[in-house]
Amino acid sequence: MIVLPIFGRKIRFMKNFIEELRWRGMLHDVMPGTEELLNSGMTKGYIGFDPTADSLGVGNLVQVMLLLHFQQCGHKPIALVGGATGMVGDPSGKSQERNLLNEEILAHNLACQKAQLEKFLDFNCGEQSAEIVNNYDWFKNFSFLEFIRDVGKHITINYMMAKDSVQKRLDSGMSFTEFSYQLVQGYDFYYLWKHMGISLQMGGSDQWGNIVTGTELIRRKESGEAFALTTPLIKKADGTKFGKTEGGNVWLDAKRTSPYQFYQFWLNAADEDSKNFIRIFTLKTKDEIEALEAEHEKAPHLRLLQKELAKDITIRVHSEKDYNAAIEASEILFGKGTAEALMNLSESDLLSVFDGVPQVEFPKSALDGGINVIDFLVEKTNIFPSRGEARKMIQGGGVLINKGKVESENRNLDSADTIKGKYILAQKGKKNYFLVVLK
RNA sequence: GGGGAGAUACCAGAGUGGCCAAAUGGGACGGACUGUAAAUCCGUUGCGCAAGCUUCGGAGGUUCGAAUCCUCCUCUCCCCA
Repeated sequence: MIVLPIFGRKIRFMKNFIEELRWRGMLHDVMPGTEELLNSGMTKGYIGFDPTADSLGVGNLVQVMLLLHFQQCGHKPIALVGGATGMVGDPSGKSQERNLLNEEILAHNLACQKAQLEKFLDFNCGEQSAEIVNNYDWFKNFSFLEFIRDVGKHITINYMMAKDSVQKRLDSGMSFTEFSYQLVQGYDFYYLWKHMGISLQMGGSDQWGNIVTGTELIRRKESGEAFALTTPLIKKADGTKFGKTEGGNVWLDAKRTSPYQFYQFWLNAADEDSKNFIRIFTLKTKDEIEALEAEHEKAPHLRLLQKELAKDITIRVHSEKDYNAAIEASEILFGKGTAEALMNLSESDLLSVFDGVPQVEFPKSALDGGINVIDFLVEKTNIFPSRGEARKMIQGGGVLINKGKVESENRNLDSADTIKGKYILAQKGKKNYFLVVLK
C-alpha cells in the first residue's frame, strides 16, 4: 500500500489483493464476487489460528503472511485465535480423533500466539489496524440448546456429511464433537460478519469446507453475503512436507527453534522451492523478485534467493541482531579455515552461535596431563555410544575437535585444546556439533 | 471352539546342526564430490585395541557344537465355526 499525504490527509491507493496473491502463487480457491468486494474498498477479513501449540510454526506462516499481504493491500486483517474451536478440534486433514486441550494450556497457547502475530501485523495504523479476536468470547456463554436452535437449525446434516473432512472419516469413525466443528467455525464467521462487519474469511485450502459452512450459515440465517479465499498447500520440490526438518517442526518461537536454526531452515531450501517461498514469505515486489531470480540463475551456487529469503524472514520473525548472529554462526560452522575464527570468538558470541547445539558438561580437572580423544568422546561425554564407533569414525575422518580433524585415535587433549579454557567444540561429521562445557 | 502359519539386528527379509555376529535390500551415520542442494561413488552399522564376549520372542533340554532339533510358555497373523 502506498500512502501519500495530500491536502493533509492520507489517501490510500489499494493494490489488487487477488492479483497480488495470484502472482505470488498464494491463491488456491476464491469465491465468486470476492474480487469485486475487495476492489470496492477497505475490506475486513480474518483467518483462524488453531491453538494446538504455544508457538506458531512455519506452516502457519503462510496464513500470517496472507494477513500481512492483506493489510499491505489496504485492508483490515483480523486474526482469530481459536479458544473455543481449539476445545473442539478440527477434523480437517486429521485421520484420527484429536486429544482435547485443557483450558489452562489453551490460554497459555493463545497468549503466546498472539504475541507472535503482533510481530507481523500493524496494530496501530488507524482504521486498517490489525485486530485479534478470540472465539471463546462469544462461545463461553452460548448454551448448547441455544446453539442447536440458532445455528444447527440452519444447516442440514446432509450438507455437513458431504464435506470432505467428514467423508474421509466415515470409515475410521469420528465423534459428534469433531463432526460439529464445522458448525462452530461456521458460527464464528457469522458472528464476525454480524457484529464486526467482516465479510471475508481466508485460510489454507483444507479449510475450504469449514469456511463455506460459514458463508452458507450467513446466507441461510440472514440472507447475507460473505466471501472466502484459500491458499494452496505448500509443496516442496522433493515431495516432503513443508515446515519440518530432521529435528521436527520449525517454530517461530526462539526457545523452540533458535534464530540460527530458523535461518538455516530457509537457507537450505531447494532452488525450486526458494522461488516459491520468496514470493510467499517476503513482501518483495514482483520486479525485485524477478531481478533476484535472474541474478540467481547466473550464479546458482551463491544461493542468492535463499539468502534473501532467509534474511527477510529471519529479521521479520526474530530481529536484525539475531539475523547477524545467525550469519556469523553459519560462517563459523560452514566457512573455511575457521579454527582461528572460532578461537577468537567472544564468549557470548560463542554461546549464541552454539545455541541449540547439544551441550555436555565435563570436569575440567580431567584435562590435566592430557586425556585420550576416545576416552573423552565416549566415557566422559557420551558423544559416541561406544569406543568402537568413535574409533571407526576417527579412521573415516569424521571427527573434529575445535574444527580441526582428529588424525589419530591416539591423539590426546589437554588444556591447549580448549577455547578460552572453558569449552571444547566436538564435531561428529559435518553437521553434528557438541559443545563441551568444562566445569 | 477347531485348524494352520509365524516371531531373526532400526525396518523388511534370507538362513533349517558347525563354513553365522548372521545373506540381501531399505534406512541411518561417516567420507569423497558439490552450493550447507540433488544425484553418484566409497565406507560403517552388537560390545571389545585384541583374545574374546553377549545376541536370532521367553524359559528349559538334546548335542563336542543350536538362530537351526525337542518340551513348555508368551505373543502375532490367517482360515473354518
